[in-house]
Amino acid sequence: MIQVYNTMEGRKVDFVPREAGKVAMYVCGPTVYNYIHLGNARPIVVFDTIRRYFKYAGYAVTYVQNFTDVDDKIINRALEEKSSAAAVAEKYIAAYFEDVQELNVLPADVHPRVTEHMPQIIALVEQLLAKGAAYAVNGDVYFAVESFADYGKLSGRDLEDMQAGARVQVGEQKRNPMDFALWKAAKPGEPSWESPWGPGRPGWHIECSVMSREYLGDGFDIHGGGADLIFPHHENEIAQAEAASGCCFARYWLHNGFITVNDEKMSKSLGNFFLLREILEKFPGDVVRFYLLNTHYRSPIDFDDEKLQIAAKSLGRIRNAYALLQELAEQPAAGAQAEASDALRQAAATLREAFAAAMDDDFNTALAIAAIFDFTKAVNTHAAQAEQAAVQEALQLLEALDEVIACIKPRQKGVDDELVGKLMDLLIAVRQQARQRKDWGTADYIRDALKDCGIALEDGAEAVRWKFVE
RNA sequence: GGCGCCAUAGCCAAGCGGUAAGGCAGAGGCCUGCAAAGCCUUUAUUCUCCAGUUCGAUUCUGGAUGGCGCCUCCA
Repeated sequence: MIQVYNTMEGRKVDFVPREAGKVAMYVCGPTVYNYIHLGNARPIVVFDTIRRYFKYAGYAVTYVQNFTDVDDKIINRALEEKSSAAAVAEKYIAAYFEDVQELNVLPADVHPRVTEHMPQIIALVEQLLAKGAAYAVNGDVYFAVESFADYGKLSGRDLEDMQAGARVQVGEQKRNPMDFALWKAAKPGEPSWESPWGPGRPGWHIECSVMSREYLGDGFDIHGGGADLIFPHHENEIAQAEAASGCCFARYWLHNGFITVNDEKMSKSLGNFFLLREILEKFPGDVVRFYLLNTHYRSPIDFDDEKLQIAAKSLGRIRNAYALLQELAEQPAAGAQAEASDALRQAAATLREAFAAAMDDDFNTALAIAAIFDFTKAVNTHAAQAEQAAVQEALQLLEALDEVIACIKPRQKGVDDELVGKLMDLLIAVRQQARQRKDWGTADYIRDALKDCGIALEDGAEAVRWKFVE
């Protein structure tokens, strides 16, 4: 039984899908006015991993992630770049996919965009007006929070407390300061769509209510995003959807913790953010992914280069074991021993169980990865003496788990593997001859020079191994 | 002011009622021409502090201290 921490209930609960064997997930995607930063990358990786685990656990998953492609920030960006809002959105959506592919994130089943759902958005606003949950003023339409009795149920606040807050400003046209825009009248020159209230565009929150219900229906299983979306964004999504339908919007609300820099939230307004692409210039995507998954998704993670270096080192340990298995899986075992085979099989069985138990417990990737480390030790000690079949089983397990955490298998280097392999064989043969002559100078020169090329040599007892290093 | 989260070794990080996983770094050893990789041993009588509940608490309750977040766009 998978348990998830449901923000709505404030505790871990059993996950029971709306429909047996199926999971419908919606994750709030980026507003595309800039390249994504590391903080944006966390929910993308976290929910990608959750989605992958549901698949691993046998569920059929429908995964929807939107793009907010019309918004003040995009309009401003278009002015800065002397471009159009649509072109800005297009540019950063393309960049998003480039960046996120490096993290081994699978595309969603649907990537809906706000601009492609105007009729549905307008229809929902009309419905809310008809129900008395909204009101129109001078081309704007606001949601009336007082009309929705459950307002605040996700974030655990009530209207009176919030109104006491010093930072709430009363909008001139709003009946209640907490009311929020469903539709905003267009200012001259802004992109706009025709509506019963005049030309304008949707408020930020309405899109997610509309698009999630459009593709997943009411009462879908999981709604995810960063913890900063709990209020007001997700609270407002609930208000809009449930005021209209009179029903349940999403069943489980999952929120990831923040990336911090010097223990402060990485955010655009603080200016302490690092673009994903900047980080990817220094570290491979799978290292970044591994780093993100090494902490439970609800805990904060502090960012600095050194932590990424440590992640690279740790991941390397798992990869060495993985490479060992690959190598042994292709070679018939020379002196296979029953005990070694049993030990390896036992370790694999332990890993399979421990991994599932960890992930079942609110997607505890840190614990799941620890189980993999335990397994690597067993691989390193027993695999060389194990039967080929046992080795192959171990390899298959690791590959199956990598379908979930998606960072073990090294990515293609974009080089001609066959050619490199032949050249390496040649260099290694030359070096071996030097070693037989005890010409250590030549042998070390070759090893050092290869290191500079990003290739590490390891002189094993039986064979020389080589690998790419980060 | 309201709501909420966190505090575990040099660093990172699980555990959350039964006597402290894992990684990195460090020390010693094995292996090696030297390395690298790997293996073995070792590194928290103790989980911010103070009360309480309990046979027993890092884990539960109350309080204190420190840090962070949301209430405004934010993942």
